[in-house]
Amino acid sequence: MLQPRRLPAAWCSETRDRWLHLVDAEVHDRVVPAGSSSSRVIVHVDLDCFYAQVEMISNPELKGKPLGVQQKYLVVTCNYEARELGVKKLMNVRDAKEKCPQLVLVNGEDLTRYREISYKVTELLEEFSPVVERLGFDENFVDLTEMVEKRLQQLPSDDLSALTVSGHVYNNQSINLHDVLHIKLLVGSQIAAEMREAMYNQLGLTGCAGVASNKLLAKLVSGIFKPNQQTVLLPESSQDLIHSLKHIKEMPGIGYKTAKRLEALGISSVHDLQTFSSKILEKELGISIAQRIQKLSFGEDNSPVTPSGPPQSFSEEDSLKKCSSEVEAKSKIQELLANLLKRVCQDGRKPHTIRLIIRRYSSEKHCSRESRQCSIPSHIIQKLGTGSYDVMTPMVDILMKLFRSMVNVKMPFHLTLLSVCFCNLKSLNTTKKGTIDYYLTPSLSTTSCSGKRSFKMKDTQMEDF
DNA sequence: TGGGGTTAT
DNA sequence: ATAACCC
Repeated sequence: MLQPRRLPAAWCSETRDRWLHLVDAEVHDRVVPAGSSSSRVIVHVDLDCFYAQVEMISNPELKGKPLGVQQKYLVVTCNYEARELGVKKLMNVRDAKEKCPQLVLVNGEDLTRYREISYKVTELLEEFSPVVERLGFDENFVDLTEMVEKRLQQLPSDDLSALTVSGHVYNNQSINLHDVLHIKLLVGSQIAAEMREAMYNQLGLTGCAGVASNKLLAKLVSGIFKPNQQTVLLPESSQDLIHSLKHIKEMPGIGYKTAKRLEALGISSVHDLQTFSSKILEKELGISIAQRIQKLSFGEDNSPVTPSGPPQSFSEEDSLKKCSSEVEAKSKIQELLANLLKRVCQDGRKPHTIRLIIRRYSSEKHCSRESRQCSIPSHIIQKLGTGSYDVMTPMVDILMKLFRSMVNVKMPFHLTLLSVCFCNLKSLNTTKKGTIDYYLTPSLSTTSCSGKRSFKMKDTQMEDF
C-alpha cells in the first residue's frame, strides 16, 4: 500500500530531451494560462500530533500508552493511541478522562521544548531549500520548484527508472510520463519522502506531507492519508479535492467570521462559493477578501511561500480563572516577563516595543482582547541580554503603567488573561560600525550573552559589513 | 478553548 | 489598536 508506484519507463532519451525543451517553451505557454505565474511545486509538511510526539521523545515510557497534552482544563492534543479510544483534540479533561480512564496526561503549558524542536524541523527543511514558511509550530510549506528543476536537468537519460512517485497519489490517478506537470510533482513527492526520512532519522519525528502546485492544495492534500504518510495531487484531480470539503469553513483562509458572513448569504458549500455572483460578493465582503476566497474555492492560490526566518515577536501568556487585584497582576506580569527576557537573550536580537494584553471577564462576548504598547527606552534596550544590570524593575514599571492605562484599578475588575509581548525586533548589526551608537552599545564591542539561535544570515543582513 | 503565531486595516 | 486568520 505504501509502496511507490512503478511507472512504465516508456521513455527513450530522445523523448526526454525533447520534453526537457518543452518545459520552458511550448508546454509552459500551453499549460500555464497566459499572464499567470509559472507552475510551482509546493510541499506542505505536517507533524503528527506534535506536542505528544515531543513528550514521548522526552519520556519514552509514555510510548505505547494513550497520551494527552494538557493546558489548563483542555487536552490540546493527544497521540493516536488516545484517539483510538475516543479522545479528540481540544477536548475537556473531564470528558477525555470519562471517555478514556487510562489516559495519561502531561502538562504542556510551557512551550519551550516544543518551540525549540519546531525550529529544528524548520531548519532541517531549510537545508533542502531555503524557502520555508512556518504555519504554527507543527507545519511548514516549502517551495520545491527550483529543486525539482535542478533534479530534472541532472536526470541521466539512460536511467528513467528514477521516475517513480513516492507515497500516495490523490484519487489513485495515473501518472502521465509525457506530462511535464506530472513529472515535476512526482519529483516533488520524492523530495517530500526524503524530508520525512530526514525528520525521522535526525529528530525522531514523524509527519505527513502533501505535494501540489500551490499552498492551498498542498495543505489540503497533506491530510488525506493520516499519520506518517504522504500524498501528491495531480492537476486533473484538484476539483475533486476541493469538492471533497463538506463546508467552506474547512477551506484554509476562510475562518469563523467569514464563514458566518457567507452562510448569511446562503453560501455553505465550495460549489455555492464558486457559482456565487462575484459582484455581490465583493459588495458584501470587500473586493480583497471576496476575490481571494472565490479564487480559493476554485483551488487557485497564487500566494508565495514566504520565508519565515526568525520570529517577529515573542510572547508569553497565561489564562487565569480570576485576576482582580493589581498585586496579582503584577506578580503574573513579572513571571511572564522573566521568561520572555531569557528568550530574548538567547535570540540575540533586541525588541524595541513592548505590549501588554489583557482579556476581561465577560459572560457572552467572544473573548475580545485589549492591548497597550509602547517603545522600550533605548537605555533599557542596551542592557537587554547583558545580564549585567537589573532590567526587570524598569520593565515591570513600564508594564504596570500600560496596565493602569487599560484597567481602572480603583474600580473592581476581573481579568481572565494576561500576556506580554516583545516585538519590533532589530538585529544588532543594524547598528552600523563607525556610528556613535556602535561605540555606545556595550553588547556590540564586548562579548555578551551569545545568540544560540544562529539563523542563517544571508544577503541583506550581511551588507552592513 | 490554550498558548502561541501572522498579516491587514 | 484591533480584527481577522493559522496552528
